[in-house]
This record gives sequence, structure tokens and C-alpha cells, in this order.
Amino acid sequence: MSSISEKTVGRLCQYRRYLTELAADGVSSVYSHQIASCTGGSSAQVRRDIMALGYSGSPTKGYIVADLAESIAEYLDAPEGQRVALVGIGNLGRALLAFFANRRPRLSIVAAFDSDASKAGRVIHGCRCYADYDMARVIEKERVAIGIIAVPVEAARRVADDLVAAGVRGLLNFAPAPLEAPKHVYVEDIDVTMSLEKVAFFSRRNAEAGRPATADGSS
Amino acid sequence: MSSISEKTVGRLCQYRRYLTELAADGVSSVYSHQIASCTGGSSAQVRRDIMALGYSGSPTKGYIVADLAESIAEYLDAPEGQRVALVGIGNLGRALLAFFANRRPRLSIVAAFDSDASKAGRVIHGCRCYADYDMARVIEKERVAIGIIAVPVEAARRVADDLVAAGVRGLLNFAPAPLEAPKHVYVEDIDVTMSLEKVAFFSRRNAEAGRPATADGSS
DNA sequence: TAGATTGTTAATCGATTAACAATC
DNA sequence: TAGATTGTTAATCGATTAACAATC
Repeated sequence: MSSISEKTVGRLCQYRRYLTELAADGVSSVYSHQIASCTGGSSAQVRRDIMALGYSGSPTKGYIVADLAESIAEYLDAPEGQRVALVGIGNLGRALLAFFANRRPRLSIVAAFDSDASKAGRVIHGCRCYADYDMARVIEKERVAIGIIAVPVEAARRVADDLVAAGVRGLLNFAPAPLEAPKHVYVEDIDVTMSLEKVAFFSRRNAEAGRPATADGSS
Repeated sequence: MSSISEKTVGRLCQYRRYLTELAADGVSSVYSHQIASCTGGSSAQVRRDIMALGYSGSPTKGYIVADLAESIAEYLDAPEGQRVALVGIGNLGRALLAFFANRRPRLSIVAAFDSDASKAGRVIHGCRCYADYDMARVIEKERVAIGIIAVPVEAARRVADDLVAAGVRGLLNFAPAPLEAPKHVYVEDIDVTMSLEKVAFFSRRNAEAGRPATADGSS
């Protein structure tokens, strides 16, 4: 029930995005093997994930798009919503503000902070900017639950500490530095350098391997 | 030997970063359990990963920082280097250009493209910009092996197809759209929305759970 | 030497997939 | 009905960790 893995939660997010696209196209029902295409997993995996939500499909119609999306939302989303703060209004920070603006009302960036106090008072993509030294006050006032760290690596640890001290319960960290946070704070790292290096490694290895004789499983 | 998993490659990248920091601090040798701190894994995992490289430590001194870093580089890096192109010179693209500028000579962004042709000819963080319609020509001329997709979601699939057609063997995709690429092209997705939703979900669940009685393993 | 660590195998753990009766 | 799909268990697969002799 309550013990759904990180990977499963990730997949549920992907399913939801896929369902949103289907709904926009006017599709009303969908089969597990169709959903599977959006993650590269198997249809059995999709059925298991959906089963864990407590939602049921029908052998003839599959799953009702709107109802399944509703079930996923019920499971993933906080009914009262969760408010997010961004720290670091550089190019990355601005990209994130643009990206999340008006995307999900229940998960919106309500404050942005920067060490450059001259940015305070501006409104970027609908989000108000503050100076770093206002962090504790604003985060409490705005009831912020989640912090996004988009500052240079040297500042990341200090910013993380400040956010945690201010009461944030989750961190999304773009800085290439491992953060130390108390157990009750969930930390997710997005490590762009690592991802690029992985692409570099595997693209090279694929190229060196040429066309593998058994690539399609035949001998 | 050649069958190292994706996860292991990711960890090797993290080990390397940690070793670089140690070297900068003048540390010359390190134990597996110290290296483990940078990934949250176990010391046995670190030892297994290093063993797979063919590098050996000593029971008394542990691993020599410089030599281990060299072994990792030999395994991960292309000796002749790999050249990268970026598509989409918005805020995200600019952040990536700044981020990778002068970082790794063997993995550098040598060209950036944008559908807004007025950006062509500029040089941003040392990287020359071109119009989209020059993609095939420049990628061949510059011997680009890897493409980074930092365009809006609507354009992502077309850009991916163009990059693959131009001869790129690996893609790092920031757009929230699953890409279809031939098998010889390695695709890594960075899904920012999914990551934020995961933080939202788990930070909420941790908060709701309160302080779990057995959080530290004691009953 | 004594002792902590390495290299390496076996055991464990968890996640994924195969399979199939039940269903509409 | 016939047939494809669902719900669900068992089997498989792979990755992680525990353990320990060998080492310096």
C-alpha cells in the first residue's frame, strides 16, 4: 500500500503525463501496453503499478483515461498543494521559473531568492524575487515545503542548510555537490555532468561495438 | 569486463568528481569507505566497481588518488575526446554553456544552435552559435558526436531526428517528451518535472509519517 | 606482529517479467 | 461465443551487501 518505490513514483508521473496527452487528443480509454510505451517498461509493470493505486480497469475497455489520471493525482498530489521556493536566479533558475509557470497549480514556485539583492522585488514569470537574507521569513510566510537549489556549487551546501533550517522538507538539487540533510528531508539530485558523461560513454561504446551480431536476439 | 551497467558508470563519474576534490585538497590516498560517502553506497560496492576497472589498491594504503582517477578516466573518456552540440539557446541552453565552459577539454560543447537565426554568429561562453538550418553542415564539419536537446517540448522530436540524421550517436534530452531514436543512438532523459514531483511526493510522505519509531533501525 | 583494508565469492534483496485463470 | 486484456502469483533477473581469506 504505502510502500511504493521511488521508481514506481517516477513511472506514475510519466503515466500521468501520457494520460494528459491522451485526454488532450480526446482519447477516453487506454490499454496497459499502450501506457507502457511512455516508459519503455512492460505492460505487466503498468498493470502492477496501477493495481497498487487501487484503481481497476476492465478486460474489454482497458483503463478509463480520466479516471486513471484522477487516481494517480489522488495518490501523488497533496490536496492542499505544495509550495516551492527557488534559490538562484541565474540562467538555470530563470529556465525553471519559465518551465513551471502555470504548469501545475498544486505545485507552483511561489518565491525565488538570489544573493544579488538587486533582484529583490522583481517578478519573473509570475514569481516574486527576494534577497537571500529574507529566506527564513518568506519561506515561513509563504508556507514553502520544497526548495530548488540552482546556485553555483560553492554556495549549494550553505543554501541547503538555510532551506532546511527554514523548515523545507524536500530539496531538488542541481548543484554537483552531495548535500547533507537530516533524514526527514528528502533530497533529489539532478547531476547534469554525470548525465552527459554517461551519454558520452555509452554512445562511444555503441559506436565502437558496431552492429552487434545478436542485437535483435537472433544468433 | 565490457559489461559495466549504467548505474556503475554513473557511480564512476561521481567517484571521479570526489577524487578531483581530494586531489585539489592535496590528499594522495583514500579508502573505499571514504569514496562510498559520495554516492551513499557501501564500501564493498566501491571495491567491486574499482575492481571492474582493473585497478588495484593496497590493504594498507587504500587507493592512490591520482592513479585511480587516471584509471577511471582511461575507462570512461575517449582518448581523442568527444565533441558536443547544444540545440536551444534559451535560458537553459545558456546555463548549460556556462556550466560546461572550460570544464572538461575532452567533452566540450563546440557548437550551439537555435531556431532564431539572429543568434547565429554570436559566441556565448566560448561557444559559437549557428542557425538551426546549418545543423547538418556544422555537425559534420565539427565532428560532433553528442547532442543536447534544450528546446521547448514541441520542437524536441524534430530536433532529435535532425541530430540523429546529422550523425550524432548520443542525446541528452531535457524536453519532457519521450524520443524515438535508432538503437545505435544512446538517449538519456533529464526529466525535471518528474524529479520535482518525486520530491513533492516523498517529502510529503515523510512529513505525514512524522518521526517513524524505527527510523534508525532500533525498535 | 596486529589490525584494518582489499579482492572476491556467496547470500540477500528487490525489482521486473512471464504466465495464466478470471473477466467482460 | 471467441478473444484480448486484466489482476495476480510465481519465476527470473540483476544489483547490492555480507562475509572472510589474503594482504601489506
